[in-house]
Amino acid sequence: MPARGDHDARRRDVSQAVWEVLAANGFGGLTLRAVAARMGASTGLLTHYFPSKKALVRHALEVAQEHTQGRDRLPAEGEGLPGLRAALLDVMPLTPESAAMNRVWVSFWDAALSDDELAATELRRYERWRDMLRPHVDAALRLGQLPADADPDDLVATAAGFGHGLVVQALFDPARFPPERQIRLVDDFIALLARRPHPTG
Amino acid sequence: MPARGDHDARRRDVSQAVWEVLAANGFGGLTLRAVAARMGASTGLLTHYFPSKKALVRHALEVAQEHTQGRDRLPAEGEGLPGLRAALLDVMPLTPESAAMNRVWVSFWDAALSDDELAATELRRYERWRDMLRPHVDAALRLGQLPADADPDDLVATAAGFGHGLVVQALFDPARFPPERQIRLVDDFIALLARRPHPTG
DNA sequence: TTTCGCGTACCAAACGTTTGTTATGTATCT
DNA sequence: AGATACATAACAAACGTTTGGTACGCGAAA
Repeated sequence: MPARGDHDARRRDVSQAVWEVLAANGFGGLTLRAVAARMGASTGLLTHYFPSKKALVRHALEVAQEHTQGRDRLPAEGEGLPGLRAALLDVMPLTPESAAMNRVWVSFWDAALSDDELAATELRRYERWRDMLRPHVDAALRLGQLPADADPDDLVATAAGFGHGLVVQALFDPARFPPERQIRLVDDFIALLARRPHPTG
Repeated sequence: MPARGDHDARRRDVSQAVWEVLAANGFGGLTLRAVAARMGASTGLLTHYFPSKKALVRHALEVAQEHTQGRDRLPAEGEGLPGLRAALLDVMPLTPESAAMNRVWVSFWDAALSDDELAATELRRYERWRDMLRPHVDAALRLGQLPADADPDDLVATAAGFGHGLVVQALFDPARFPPERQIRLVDDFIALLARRPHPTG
């Protein structure tokens, strides 16, 4: 029984267990008893650190958010489009860990669709992700890697949509979307963006 | 009390109520009592027509599938890319009804992620959607609207991913993704595909 | 024509289980 | 001694499912 007396660390332990249950069972299978069992503890421990399930979930999502942002990222091998490529590959379920993380977020959408507070959280999460793509799009525009008349906001939304859409397909059909193909699809998408506009009619 | 004695019609009524509850509360909020209340009936009615909740959900999804395939579609204003455009716009949440339908399917992902049978259903559903996009991609290739060396399977997967990714963004952020912008984004995406390959380095 | 028997359709209620939450007890630290 | 950190147990509510019963429709028997 580690970290006895370390309040914050214990809360993080609990959040980690919440995350693991979510990855295994989705939001529909997230119960206090399942979390407690995963920790080898009792529900009393959970209520000792969190006043309610909602507070628990809220904190777990915050921790997950930090974890998502803090984890290792593919180094951008260049400015502009190469950076965009790296940012997209960064969210793809290329590893089991990343797949588990994506499963949680996709599962989260169900909960968010019928809970205003969670919906707001999801909205902010999406904004944050687009904000991560945006610098690369801006740089690509500046470097002339994209048509000068393109709308950066629209490009970011398109890239974000493409990425998440690919994530969902890969989650449900890993056989048809192995890592190599995911990478290839991202590369082809980047190449698509890089093409020069159709010269004439 | 209509349709007494009409077994199949009654089952369809039940499925419709299931669908409405799903649209309102998501899979997490789908309970027999909620379905019964929506119908103004008792849970006994539900179990009379379906042996279990799982069977009920299964049938509701089948009905929904037929409904999805049978509804009005935007006419393809041309072969190839215009057809692809129409097919993509067809799934976008441009109307409240379409938004409700998309909410159900996105919500469904959570349930499918932790249930093998539902996961298989979702896999088939995705295949079906890609199959709807494929003829248009093939036609576009045939008509020279796309680079001849492009892989049709990859193009279809890319378009499907883009479409669903856009759906999710629009569902959670309708203010930032009003119908006009959704249409514009689809148009720009089609235009992206239509561009000629970059002539030289 | 009436009446009986029986299957279908459905409601109301209750079943056992699981849920989130709360109360109580008991070590362990300060 | 008193606060902290839990486990244990109980709680009401909600869940899917089961049960007992009522009302109805209809072919066969009287």
